[in-house]
Amino acid sequence: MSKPSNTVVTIAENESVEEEKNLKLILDRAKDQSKLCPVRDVIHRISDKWSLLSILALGTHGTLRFNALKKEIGDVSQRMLTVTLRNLEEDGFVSRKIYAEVPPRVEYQLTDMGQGLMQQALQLADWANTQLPAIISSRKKFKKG
Amino acid sequence: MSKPSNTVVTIAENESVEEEKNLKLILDRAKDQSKLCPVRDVIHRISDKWSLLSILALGTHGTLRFNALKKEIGDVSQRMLTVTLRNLEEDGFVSRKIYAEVPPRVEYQLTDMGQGLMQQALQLADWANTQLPAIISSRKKFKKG
DNA sequence: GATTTATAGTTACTTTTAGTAACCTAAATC
DNA sequence: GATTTAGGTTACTAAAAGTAACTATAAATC
Repeated sequence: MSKPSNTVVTIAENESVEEEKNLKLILDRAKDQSKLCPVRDVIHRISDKWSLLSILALGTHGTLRFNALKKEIGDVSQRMLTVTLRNLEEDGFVSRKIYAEVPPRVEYQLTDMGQGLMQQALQLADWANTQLPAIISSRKKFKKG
Repeated sequence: MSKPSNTVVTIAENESVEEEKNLKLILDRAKDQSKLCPVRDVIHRISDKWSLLSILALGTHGTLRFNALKKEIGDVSQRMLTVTLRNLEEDGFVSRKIYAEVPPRVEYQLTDMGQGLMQQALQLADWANTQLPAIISSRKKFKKG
């Protein structure tokens, strides 16, 4: 695809720029289509660093205020917890109840759908727990070999 | 850890530097402890953009060569697929079989443990499929309100 | 015999995302 | 009147992901 840089710019070259633009459009469209795949959509949304952990924390503790949740998870930053909770709220997994008090009080809770997601997360977590020894020994082997 | 360069270094300043170091050690230790949590460990490892999708693709197709897997996933870059597969191999979810041929041939397959992970991923995917309409409508509501 | 093709990478670079530190609000307490 | 509190936001830095170009090598093609 790379052109020799010291050639005269011709009409043909301008046309190839047009072609490149068209190709980019087609690729972008293809990308959007693949994004419509439901599995991919949801997996990408909850496959970030904090979503499942937040869901698990809320699920096991019921209602939690922001800082309590933050403390529960431990090493999440304030900003990332805010971002994560907004996303989970947007998707309908978490409900957010604001009390008009000072200092502010905001309570987070799983919705019914959030409870469903937690069931899934719990199964994953259970399975992770049972497999961890095997995973750790596999990691050690990999580093040696 | 940078010191102001144009101040006189006093004993008091050295002490505060020491304190900072100690605090950092404590924080690092706390972080490591939280990282020992098995659920967190495994979830963080597979909660990247391509791990679950790779597992699902390998699970539904059996053995796949690198480019076939890449094509199957669609919009993953070569580099990220390599990185993802190395991680999955390291954790013992995926096996990698190299044939000494030219052009090179490398076959990827789920291990038994990988199949277990796929079961989990499948359940998550199934659930995601059933919930998607509710999720999408929740997103629309969120944008409006 | 030079050129092209194929596959599974790696390397260097750019862009996007996550994480950190400092700040804001406004009533209650010391 | 300075400090504490809870739940943020903003501006900045570090890390992760993505892109483009390159590698190796034998067989097939011109």
